[in-house]
Amino acid sequence: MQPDSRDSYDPRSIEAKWQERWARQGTNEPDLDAVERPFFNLMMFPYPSAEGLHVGNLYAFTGADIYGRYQRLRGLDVFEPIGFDAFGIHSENYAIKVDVHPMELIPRNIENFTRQLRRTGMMYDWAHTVDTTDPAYYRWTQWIFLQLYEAGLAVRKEAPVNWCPSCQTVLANEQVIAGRCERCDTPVEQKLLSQWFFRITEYAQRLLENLDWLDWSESTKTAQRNWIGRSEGATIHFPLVGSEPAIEVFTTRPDTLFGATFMVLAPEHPLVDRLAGEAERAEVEAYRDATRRKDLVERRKGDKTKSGVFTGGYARNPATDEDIPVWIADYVLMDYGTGAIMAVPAHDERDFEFATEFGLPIVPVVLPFERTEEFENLSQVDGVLEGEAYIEHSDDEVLINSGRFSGLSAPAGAAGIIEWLAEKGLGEVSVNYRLHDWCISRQRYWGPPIPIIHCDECGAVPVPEQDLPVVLPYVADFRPDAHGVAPLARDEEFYRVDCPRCGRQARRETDVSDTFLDSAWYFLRYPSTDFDDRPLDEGRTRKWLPVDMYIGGEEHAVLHLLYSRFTTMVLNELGHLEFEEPYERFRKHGLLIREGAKMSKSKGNVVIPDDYIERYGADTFRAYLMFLGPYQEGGDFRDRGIVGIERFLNRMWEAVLQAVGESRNGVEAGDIERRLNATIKQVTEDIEALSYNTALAALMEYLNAIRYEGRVPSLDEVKPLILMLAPFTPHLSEELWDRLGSDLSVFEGVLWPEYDPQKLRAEVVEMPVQVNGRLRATITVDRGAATDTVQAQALADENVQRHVGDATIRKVVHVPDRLLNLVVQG
RNA sequence: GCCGGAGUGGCGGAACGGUAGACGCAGGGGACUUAAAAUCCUUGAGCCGAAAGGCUGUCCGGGUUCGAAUCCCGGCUCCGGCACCA
Repeated sequence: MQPDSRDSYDPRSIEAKWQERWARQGTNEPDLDAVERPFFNLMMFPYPSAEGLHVGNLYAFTGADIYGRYQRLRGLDVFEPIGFDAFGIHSENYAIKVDVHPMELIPRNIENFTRQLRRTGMMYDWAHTVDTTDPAYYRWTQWIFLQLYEAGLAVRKEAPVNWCPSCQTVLANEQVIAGRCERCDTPVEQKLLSQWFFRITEYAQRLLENLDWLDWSESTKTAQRNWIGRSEGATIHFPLVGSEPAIEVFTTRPDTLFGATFMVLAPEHPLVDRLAGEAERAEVEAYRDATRRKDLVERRKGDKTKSGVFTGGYARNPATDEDIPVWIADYVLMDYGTGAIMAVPAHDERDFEFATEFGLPIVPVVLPFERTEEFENLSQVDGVLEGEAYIEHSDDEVLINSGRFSGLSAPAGAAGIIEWLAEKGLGEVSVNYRLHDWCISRQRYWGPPIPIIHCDECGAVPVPEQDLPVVLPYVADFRPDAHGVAPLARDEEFYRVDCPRCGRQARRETDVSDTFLDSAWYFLRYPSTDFDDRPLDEGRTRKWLPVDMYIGGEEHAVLHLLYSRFTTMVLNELGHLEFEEPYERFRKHGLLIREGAKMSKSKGNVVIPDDYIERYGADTFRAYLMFLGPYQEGGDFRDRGIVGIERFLNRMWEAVLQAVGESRNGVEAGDIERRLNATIKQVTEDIEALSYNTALAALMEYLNAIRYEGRVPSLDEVKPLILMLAPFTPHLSEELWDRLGSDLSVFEGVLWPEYDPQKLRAEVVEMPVQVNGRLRATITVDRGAATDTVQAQALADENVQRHVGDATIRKVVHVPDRLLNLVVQG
């Protein structure tokens, strides 16, 4: 039967029809209080750029939406919200570029994004959205700041911070990529400034430990572990010669203490002033100036030739009791460890280069065990090194030239040295983290004002909770200032305020907070958006959180995902949440590339989804995006491939209409029934594993099978296909389900098909027969046939016989129903 | 340099240690059509062969195994992240 030409698959009309119906009937808006099997399906909310929805956004969302729809078909009450991460430097820079005020620009972008998103067929609950620039939202962002402030976790301190001279603001460490600004690629400078910090380092150990039990993509966990960067070692005090404080250093190699022949401080180190001798002062100052002028790219590229100057001061090596010179050099960074090192040139590459450059002594103190025999005694120094630092570090090393510790293994030596230092009060075991406190101040306009008032009498005073939100005023000139003064500092009406504590005239904080604070808690807000008077409704929060499944890009592995874990931990500790980890499961998705290259605006190869959706329909485009590669690894977008999905869906349409026309029930026993069960099994397992490409392949195979040689499938043969396709092509499935005569939406009711394990396998199986591991024949045997039977049948095969010949069969490998391998002598 | 991940047809990609190349795209051949598009059938790693069949083949070199794309050792290349981290 030819389908009526007027009734061919027309995605445009079908999609419009179902989108309208879903919206009207509230299909995707679960009753957040009443439902019984809550499942919070989260995806990373987008930054609403002026360019509109990017195909990368759509790729991310579609993969997450499929998972949510699948859980819904399995009978869970899925809550799938979306929102807009609309504050931040990114938006602001764009506003500056096009010279439109962000307060005009951003609402327009959000409107545009909303329109685009509604067209993509996501299962969004539009009744619970979040917009970070809405005072009704950022009121609570400010509230969170105050919670941290009261808990002593938000502190103002002077610290070396990353300064972007182009964006004219400080950046968090995580926003500095290879020494450059994440946003504008300008080399970042370091400045010592007073800023607001969240003390995330206090939580470093817990953030690290919890990773052990979180069900997250392994690569994301690894990225976080590396970022937190825990190192175990010791803190050692080197007393200054002729001066009071000691220089503290952190080292992971306390076993090499006897080899520390000089020390190096970061040029910014506070002790430098005290140390610098009269003769050296001018040179030291010149070097510090030069360092200050270097940007991070220059400073961090790791030159082989080291620079530095001698301060004129000496410190005492507590192990050797020798006075060793103290230098400053820019290869020592103020923002790691204590900003000072003990230099062990024999066992550290950088120290070796430095010592070589400036003719400082190099004393080896560890040696691989097997080399000890080459040397006369354990005080040996000459000939141990071979022109470079010996930096191996294993348990098979012994200490040499280390006084009473000589002869001990490296681990025993390290332990002994630390114990000995501890007795003298000169050192202790310690742990150091690479993670820094989170700098949240931004000297910019487009963010939530930090809710603090500075009073000459009372100091920093938090804005009383009932005065929140501190509304971001409309400031016509919102551009940043060349001296790092925030735009709000130019708005007197904004900053002039009375101190809430003493009533005297005071001044508001004029910095705004980092965008990452906005996104550190947005998911917590979703279920509670209908409450104005509290950030998190207790009942809603208990019911819906923590998030059941979070799917997003790996680019946020260390930024957003770490900050939101930290925020959740703090809110848990303060009694606002009952859990300390926000996302029980996290899965990263891969990167979508374009014909082998990364998509980027500068390359001009960015795919705008609108045209494709217009031409092929959202369902086809969604399915294509999921078909082009393994979701967790990403894929290559090529226009050509879309037609494969288009044809498949057309065949699907035709098959269902034919089935409706013939109206036959039942599933044909035998091959078709077996394939149906196998398909259900595979598609179910594939979706669970986010292997969407193979799930679609399995569905295609099944459709091909039930339409073999023009066969018209039965209703019961196409029903499971419609259902299993529904997560990928929700509109099409709704339409076809409707045409089968159902009154309900595909997504209402528990409809995901089950398979019968009994029906997975056929009565006879095709079995490959190998001779000496090489395929020689394929025979048909009864399922579960015994080795003897199979072997006899195999030997009856002419080709097998030819290869076996007269040789003796030495071994028979029989994997029932899978394979037979005859090992013959020959 | 360090930490991840990956190298399979013309292309995107499939393969619990068990028939390598599922599914799809592009290509060849054919049907339908006045024609084209669409659709349908068919073919499809390379080499030899009329065929049956044989040989080679999953980045390279070794190894384990009855059997390796898959596991182990060594190397190369590409992608992503981090990087003077003491």
